[in-house]
Amino acid sequence: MTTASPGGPRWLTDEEQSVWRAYLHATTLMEDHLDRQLQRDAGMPHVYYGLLVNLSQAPRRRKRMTDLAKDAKITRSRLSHAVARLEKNGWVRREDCPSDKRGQNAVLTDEGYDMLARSAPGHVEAVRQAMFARLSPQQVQSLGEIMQVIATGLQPEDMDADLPWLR
Amino acid sequence: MTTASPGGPRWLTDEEQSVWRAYLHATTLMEDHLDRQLQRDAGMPHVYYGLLVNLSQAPRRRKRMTDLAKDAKITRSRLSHAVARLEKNGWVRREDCPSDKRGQNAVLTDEGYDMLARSAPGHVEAVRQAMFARLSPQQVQSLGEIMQVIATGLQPEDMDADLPWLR
DNA sequence: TCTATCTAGTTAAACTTTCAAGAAAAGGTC
DNA sequence: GACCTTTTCTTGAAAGTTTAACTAGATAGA
Repeated sequence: MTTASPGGPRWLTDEEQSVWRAYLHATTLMEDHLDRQLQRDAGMPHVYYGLLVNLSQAPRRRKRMTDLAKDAKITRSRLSHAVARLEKNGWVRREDCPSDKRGQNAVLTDEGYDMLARSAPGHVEAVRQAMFARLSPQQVQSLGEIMQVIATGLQPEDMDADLPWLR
Repeated sequence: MTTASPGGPRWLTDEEQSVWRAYLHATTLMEDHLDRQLQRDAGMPHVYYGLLVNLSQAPRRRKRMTDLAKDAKITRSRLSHAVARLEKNGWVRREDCPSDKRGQNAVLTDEGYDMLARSAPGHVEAVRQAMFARLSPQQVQSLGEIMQVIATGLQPEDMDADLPWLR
């Protein structure tokens, strides 16, 4: 089943199929693992934690909703719901954007920052044990390059810039 | 910030942080991409599609619920909901297990099989374009090894078998 | 047998995500 | 300015997931 009939659908080689299965397997286990770890230790899913981390690294610990959504690779709708939830927890608050009356800033509160400071070490340790402790330096480097290539290929933004046939 | 103070929390090196960001970025983009592709072309999310594929490869195109859940790495509860939905679509049906009166088999119907046959080429093509078309043979091999290592490390089952210090 | 325990699968409720629709402000064009 | 389009963000409903509780049947031990 490795070679496709000419004109028919092209299937993956046996090696590609095996790599694809390993990829799906590993990524779902990883996401489950981190979701549980953070739900247990920080009371929120991984995506929400990522939002707080993102805010914590932004200037003045705040960011426009649209920018945050873009950086975190989620829809604005999803972000609206997420921020509403995090606001209830007291970890984020909204403030009006001075320059654009449509705009909102999501702001990481002190409580949010403290929570992050408390749970970060455990989360980093979980990531290390699940990934970096098991890979050689060469593998780490290789993984970085591979993920970079895949991400670049899937970037939705500014497709035009790479589509000469549309110019 | 690369080196940690002894006794304090160990952080990731700059390279590890960058690799981790690339990993998160690429895997979320990939999952979003495939979810949309399959929602559009097959009318279901990626996980549900994976269940049908799994059934299609099982002997007699059927599998015990618990086994299917284990193989697909999802909870039994999630599978119950998923099968209920796929049953409504006519792609799967349940049948009582003859040997164990508690048991249920999930069975891929002919309609389900046809649907799979129709949508598989497009899905394979999406996977190829997103991943294999962009990686060198060395990178594909490397990715396979890396994902294998990560998955093995996160395997929940039979941890005892690999824990000499518990013996 | 009788009983306790475990396993298979489902269900209800709470929560998260997606999708489509909509309000409000900004930007451009005449 | 008037008009049209775009951008920003929110909302409500539908779909999917999680957690804990629950039923029914299997299993093992006294």
